[in-house]
Amino acid sequence: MSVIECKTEAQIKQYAKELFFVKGNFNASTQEIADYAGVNRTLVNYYFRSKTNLFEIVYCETISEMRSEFAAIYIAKMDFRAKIERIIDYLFEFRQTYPFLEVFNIQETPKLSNQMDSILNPKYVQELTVFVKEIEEEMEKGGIPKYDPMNFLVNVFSLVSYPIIMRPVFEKVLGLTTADYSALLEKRKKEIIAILFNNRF
Amino acid sequence: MSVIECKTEAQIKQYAKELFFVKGNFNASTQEIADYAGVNRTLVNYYFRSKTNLFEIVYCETISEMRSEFAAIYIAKMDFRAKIERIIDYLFEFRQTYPFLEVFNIQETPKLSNQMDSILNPKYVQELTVFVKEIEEEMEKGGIPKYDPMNFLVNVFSLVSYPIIMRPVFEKVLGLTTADYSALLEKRKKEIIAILFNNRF
DNA sequence: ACTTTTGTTGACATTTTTGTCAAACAATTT
DNA sequence: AAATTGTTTGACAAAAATGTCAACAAAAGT
Repeated sequence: MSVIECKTEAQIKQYAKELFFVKGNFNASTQEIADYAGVNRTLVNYYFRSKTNLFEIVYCETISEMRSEFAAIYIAKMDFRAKIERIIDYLFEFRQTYPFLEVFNIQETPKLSNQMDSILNPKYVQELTVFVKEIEEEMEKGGIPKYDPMNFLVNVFSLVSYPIIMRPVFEKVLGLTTADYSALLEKRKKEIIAILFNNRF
Repeated sequence: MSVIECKTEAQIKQYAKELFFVKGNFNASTQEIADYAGVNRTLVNYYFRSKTNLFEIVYCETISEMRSEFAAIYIAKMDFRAKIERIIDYLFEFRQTYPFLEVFNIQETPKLSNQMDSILNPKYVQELTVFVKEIEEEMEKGGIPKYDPMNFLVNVFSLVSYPIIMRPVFEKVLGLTTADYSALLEKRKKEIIAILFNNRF
């Protein structure tokens, strides 16, 4: 952060973030946000003008955090398989920290404001392009099965993210306890690797 | 439907469904719903008492539709691989019809009312149990790699659903046109099968 | 010590949304 | 054609949420 923030401002952001992306309460009123953060409601307006604005700021910061981490991994010089493992580990952790961020992504991405839009395709794309090339090379080498490298990427994200964000639904439908489901998720890490690498060890 | 519905009632439900699960406008006001359905706002209250109630009804009906289709597939007597293909086909179609249903699922499943809760675990669970057994048998036979059969199920749903519901995000991040992404999805059907069956043809 | 800036509060006005009601209207039944 | 039933409407009242403002308090600067 280049701009100095007062304690209250950071507090509001932190609790808003939690309310939105951890608890999934997107319809939280200004009052709810303020209560949750333990401050007077007017302060939300004082620091962030409007609720929408607060939302955008918190959203952009959270996304940026993730993006820069991924960008770093994408261009890191390391063994392909280790890289995939690192992506999976980080994604697991990040999704479990903010399970509702995706929900917001889905609903809002199509109607993003210009500023927010830019957060989705910064230079980041460059790092991604580099990584897609790497996937193609790995396919040539025979380390992974040959198919559209974009779809390889989509598979990684799908296999990790979906079971986490859909956790409440899966638990209900499959009739699993929280502990059961945690165990299921834990097992997945290795199983996902196996699937992606065509069960070659 | 056992209860006879008047034209207007059905109309409101249909357009509300579209507004919610196709367009993703969950915060739609009674006025918006009425406008979209082309009826007077008061009629929404007349037929459905409250907005929440309308929501629950539409949600339950949509879920039921999907559930009965899946139940049928689960217990159908057919070749295992053909069954998986049928599941994938139906899921592709259903998710693309109501891409925002999942979003609602995620947000609301934890705080469902009792009536809504029951929709999530009817006898349906029985059919599911049968199918899980079938997955285990197929693993024994060597048709698919051996791992937690629940996770096999989770993989199927993840690989199909996630790329569809996250479409707006993926298009932006990967820099693809609508046409490009449609092509990507189309290719996925076969690639998913290949992945699940360990690339054995 | 005093002035300026920054942070905080309660009260207010506005807007949005919701649900109800009685009256008007249409369709059926008697 | 009178009565009953079901449908539709506009007007109303109540509630919830948002953003602004002037007053007050605290901190920083002179």
